[in-house]
Amino acid sequence: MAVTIEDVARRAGVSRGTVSNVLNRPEVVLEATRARVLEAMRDLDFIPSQPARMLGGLRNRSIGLVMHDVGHPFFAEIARGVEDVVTREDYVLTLTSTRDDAERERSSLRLLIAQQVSGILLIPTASGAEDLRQVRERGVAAVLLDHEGGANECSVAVDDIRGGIAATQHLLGLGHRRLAFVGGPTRGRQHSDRLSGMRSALASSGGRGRPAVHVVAVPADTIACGEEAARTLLGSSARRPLPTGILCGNDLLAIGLMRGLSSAGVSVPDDVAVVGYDDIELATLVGTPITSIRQPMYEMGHTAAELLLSEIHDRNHTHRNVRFVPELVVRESTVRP
Amino acid sequence: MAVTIEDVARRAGVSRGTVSNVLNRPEVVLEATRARVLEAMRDLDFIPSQPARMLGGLRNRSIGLVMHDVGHPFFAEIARGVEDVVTREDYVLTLTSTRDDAERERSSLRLLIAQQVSGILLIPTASGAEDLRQVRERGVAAVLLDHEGGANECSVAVDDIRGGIAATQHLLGLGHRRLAFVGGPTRGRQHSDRLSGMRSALASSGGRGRPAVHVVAVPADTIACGEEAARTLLGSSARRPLPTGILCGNDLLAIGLMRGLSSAGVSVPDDVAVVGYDDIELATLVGTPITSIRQPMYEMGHTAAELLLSEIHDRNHTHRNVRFVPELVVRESTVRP
DNA sequence: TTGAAAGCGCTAACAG
DNA sequence: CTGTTAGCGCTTTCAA
Repeated sequence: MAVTIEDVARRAGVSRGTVSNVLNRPEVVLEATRARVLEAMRDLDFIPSQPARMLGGLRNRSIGLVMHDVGHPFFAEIARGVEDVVTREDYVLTLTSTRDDAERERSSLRLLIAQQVSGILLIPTASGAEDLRQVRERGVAAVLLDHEGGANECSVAVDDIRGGIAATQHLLGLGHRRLAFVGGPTRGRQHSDRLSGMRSALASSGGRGRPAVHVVAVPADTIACGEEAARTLLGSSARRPLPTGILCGNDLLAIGLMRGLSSAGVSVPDDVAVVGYDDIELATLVGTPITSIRQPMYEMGHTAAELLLSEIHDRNHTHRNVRFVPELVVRESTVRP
Repeated sequence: MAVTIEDVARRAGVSRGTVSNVLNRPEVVLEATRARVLEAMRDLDFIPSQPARMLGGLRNRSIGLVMHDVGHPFFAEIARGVEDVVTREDYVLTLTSTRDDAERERSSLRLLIAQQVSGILLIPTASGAEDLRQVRERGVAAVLLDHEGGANECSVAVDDIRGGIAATQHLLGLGHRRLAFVGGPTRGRQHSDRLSGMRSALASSGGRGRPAVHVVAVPADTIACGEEAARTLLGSSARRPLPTGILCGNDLLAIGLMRGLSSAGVSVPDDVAVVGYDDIELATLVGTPITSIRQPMYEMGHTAAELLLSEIHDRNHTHRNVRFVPELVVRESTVRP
């Protein structure tokens, strides 16, 4: 069915070995024969089989990306960054979504190993990040994404604590004192870091007896959950006064929250200031553009992919833990223009 | 480095052939030996090499998706639909972006063939859709996505002409008579079909001497281009009165257009009614929610993947050209609530 | 510089 | 039911 190296060899009147040489070490074969072989390849439209090459000892030009969900703009943008460098290097990108399920993460990793990808980029689930050791033991390069790694591995992350601090300082600076955090387990470590940042900023702001951050837990990072959080907040406002400054674990939550608040007649930013997280494009486009903590998603994907390729190719590769610094972007959800 | 079938065989005290059998035809091997082999596999954490299996005659459990850009919500959503069925069937998804470049499309296809994927889902570039024949000649199953196919192939598309008609009838029904279309070459056939639909709805609406649709060409399907289109329209409004009903080739353009118009003091929908296309989530979230033509993106991906898998597995697969009917969703960009 | 041959990890006959 | 064997398409020695 497919045309093989054998066919090319026959047509060019050489041996398989020679054809293989023009593929892999063109410099050792005589100009004239090389030309002949190349022509035969073109005539036959020969595409060498990667799987076969691998068995013959070459590395597969393919890398895997394991993430929560392509449909979420945050991950999609990371994927774009990855894809661009992978494509430039003539690699192919295989991606799998975990839906933040540790089970699926494990099986994704196995599938990728079975495919013999030469490297894996992992955005770990809340529970995950452990499984990578097994991956590495099998000789597959791996870098952690959106999660700080150890000294013996590469990783690309964003400093979520600083993000939480920046958001909080902004809110404090605007005079807000009753603060809340809307977040959930879905991207576990990230959210808890952001909350820690919030608490530490609050603590170091010097106030004594300041009330703790009111935490509204949500089951997922979605707009619907944000709306739900608004209802929760509103519902309990009889017992406890509504917070005036709210940080959300991501922009989608912020959008939902704002929608929920405004449909109950609460004005943003006049009654409540809301800060989102991620700074996806959407944050700039909604009715009241959202103040957010920008994460360099494309760059994260880009950087991680380059680290991975370096780990695959460079003999003297040294591990790096890259930590991007998030950036506060002020918009109308906290400050009236 | 990796543990092979040989290692498993040795540890279980059987031959390679037997191990292979428990992998591929477990029913032929004795319960007891099977248990022993399975145990050995578990002990060694054996993951069979897909590439090696392929050479041995099996199909690769991997399919390729070729699209314009993962970063665009329209494509991301299609990818999700694909991914869900692919994962369910224990396949792996390899994806490549073309950025709507025919060259890149061709090279993507070659890369996927080289990887020996067992099937390809192609969202063709404006120029593309031809190259699939070559793919099929190499024995790789393929289905066209977002593009109507011929009788000898499977395809999943949406009826863009009807979409254009629906949008236009809506605008006409609201009393708009000066109509415009903002669209571009980026997704060539789609946009021109939508425009055709617009013209045909206009023609069959019975009016005589009705002015033609004013077409504003844009170079890409982006928010920025939409804003640019607004400027163009506004700039020429001295010579030619502003249209009162505008259909955009996609939602991103509509968002940009509306932004451009409103920053020039033109009110949507009071002065101009705007209809978008695709109905991405974003369309519902912007300041003035956008009336749009909904395309079932997730379902498209889902359906296409199932057709592809059927083509791969079912001996008596028959080709199908699925054509979804788009649906008008009315929101505030055309009708004040 | 080129050809011949061995082998990569696995599957699929075919004997036994 | 299980072991043996011959490939799958390619790379990589090693001789010639």
